[in-house]
Amino acid sequence: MAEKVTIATVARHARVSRQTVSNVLNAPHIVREETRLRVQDAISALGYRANQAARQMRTGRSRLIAARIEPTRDGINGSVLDRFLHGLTETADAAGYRVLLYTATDDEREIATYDDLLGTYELDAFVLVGTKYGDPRTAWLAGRDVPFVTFGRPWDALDAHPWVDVDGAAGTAQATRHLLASGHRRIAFIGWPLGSGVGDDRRAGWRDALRAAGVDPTGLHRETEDGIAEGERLMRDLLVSVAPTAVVCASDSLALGALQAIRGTDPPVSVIGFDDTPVAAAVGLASVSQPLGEAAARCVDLLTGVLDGNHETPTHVLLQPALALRHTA
Amino acid sequence: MAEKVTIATVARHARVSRQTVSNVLNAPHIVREETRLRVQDAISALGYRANQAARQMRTGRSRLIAARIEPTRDGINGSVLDRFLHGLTETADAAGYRVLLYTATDDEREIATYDDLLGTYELDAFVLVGTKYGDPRTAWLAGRDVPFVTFGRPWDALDAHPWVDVDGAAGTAQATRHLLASGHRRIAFIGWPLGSGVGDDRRAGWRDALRAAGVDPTGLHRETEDGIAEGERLMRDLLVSVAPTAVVCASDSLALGALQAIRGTDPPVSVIGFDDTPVAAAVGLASVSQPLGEAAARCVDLLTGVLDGNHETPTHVLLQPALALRHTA
DNA sequence: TATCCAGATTGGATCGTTCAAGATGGCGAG
DNA sequence: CTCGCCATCTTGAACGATCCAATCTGGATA
Repeated sequence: MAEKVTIATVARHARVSRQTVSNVLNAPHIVREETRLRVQDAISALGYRANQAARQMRTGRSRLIAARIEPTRDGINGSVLDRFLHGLTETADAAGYRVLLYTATDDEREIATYDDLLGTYELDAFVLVGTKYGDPRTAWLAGRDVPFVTFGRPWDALDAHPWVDVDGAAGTAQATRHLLASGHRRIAFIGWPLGSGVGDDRRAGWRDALRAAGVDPTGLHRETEDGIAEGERLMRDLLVSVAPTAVVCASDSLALGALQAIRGTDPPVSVIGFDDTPVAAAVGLASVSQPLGEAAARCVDLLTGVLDGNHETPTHVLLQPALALRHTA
Repeated sequence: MAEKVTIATVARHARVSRQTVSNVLNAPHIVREETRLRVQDAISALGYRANQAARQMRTGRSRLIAARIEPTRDGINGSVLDRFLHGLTETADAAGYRVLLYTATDDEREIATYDDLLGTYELDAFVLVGTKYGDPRTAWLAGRDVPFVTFGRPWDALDAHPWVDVDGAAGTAQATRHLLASGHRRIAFIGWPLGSGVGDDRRAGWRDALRAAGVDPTGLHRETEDGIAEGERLMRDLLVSVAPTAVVCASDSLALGALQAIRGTDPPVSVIGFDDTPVAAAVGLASVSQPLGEAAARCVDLLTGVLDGNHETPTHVLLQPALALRHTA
């Protein structure tokens, strides 16, 4: 059985002191080149790896980032989180951090989990996906000076904390302009009830694009909770009342419902969804695609900026989505 | 600024020694009732939480479990992993463990990651999703006596290590029997190339169910790599050559392809997929559903059994899937 | 040759917990 | 009365890293 390799083993092997080995790892510039190489050789020869627990005990930093994994609500948009988490894990790894998962069923429990994670694991930072108006979680974290980033803007106070987001309005605007360029004029919108930041933003993109083209959006939009059945219902309503030739939706779920409602229309009504989920790709639904890997990477950038004390980095990042065209548009 | 609450703070507050506090936490039975309650009170009054890094340094255990998050390959079956991970996080949490994510692009790098995670974070265990014949990862882990569980049987040696799996053959058999009961006789199967444990198992379920009903399965099956386009191609081939009235598929991707191929057939060819992904639910595809939350829970059970030294627990768990009937079958 | 200085290296203390061994006190048996 | 035992609690050391302050080294300068 191999002995456990500690910093002392490396020191003996390289005939230097523990502190010199530590310096090679944490402040290489203050060690003479020759010595540094000798230590490096010893490290790789012995397969030494710094023990994180010991390091953490002294420095108070765990190099751990927490992210929440949600219980796949409707399953369709769940894959967005999945892709984001993968990107997060990959980028965090490159920056020397690891991602720890947690779950929580409500805000209160989630905050209790923060407390626990901070107390027992001394987490360095949190990544929250999605926030709402007056979110108690961000308030709690900010109140304790815990570093965190949200994927999704804090709609009530843009400067409240660092965030990364995708420009939803730009996405729906791009979708709308594509439809306008294809000759459509009566372009409807199916979205979420007023008052959700994300939903209002996506609707605004559609509305502004129509107005910019001289089309009056009045009466062309409908609102509902997210879901396939809801999308289908509203689309049928739209077909009867305003007979649109195309529709932009706030989510792929709504768009899938819309697709079912327009089956058999001639000429076919064009449909564009939002999120470019695997379902959209599978059924050929055109959709606005969010750069999730990029978003995750920028979240890590912001966090490492804060954690490594570099306060010069920007704290807000707004990314542009892309339109994934398929046969429904 | 509040002082950091350590075990010494609690000890002073309860007028006992550090060790007694430690005993209250780790071996309550050796502490006198009265003392124990006094310590408990101090703990909750001060909001004390044991520092994991310090504990780990002494005990060598991190209470951390690693799981791999994959780069959503075709996106459709990716959600299976997603649901599994959520279940894992939830159950691990209840057992006092946390889930750490990692990624890797190939086996060699994955093993390097194991080495790193074990060396720097002293991970307690790994959960691997899916294994293949002669998997170098499981061999590496087993060779080092690292506790791990796989979700998916090791097809070449069932006793090699603890595993949890879903009985794929039972799932396809159930699907096939449902179709037989609906009056179908020429029930085809679209699966993966021979030699993959999972694929062969799912095909066997279909074949045996047909034979049990006195139907000769010869010529009724096709094999291909996973994918929508592949499923469509093979279904067209089947329609031309053997004109099946129903088809069971080894995955939802293949089934979606099959759905496209049969569009317009009359009477409609029945299709049943596998995995019950969100896509299947969205398009109304009947599918075999795996109990992923349950599978994750049993993985945690097996691990804690090994980690807490209870070698009496069974090391293999085979769960039964359920058939999610929708309008395609 | 003595002095100084900057840079490299060293030993000791420390983080918060658990382990191993020792101290205390009460009680019953010899 | 003394001894030993058990239950309970306390003390010192250790885990493996980093921080801090002190010491060493070699070359330049007086």
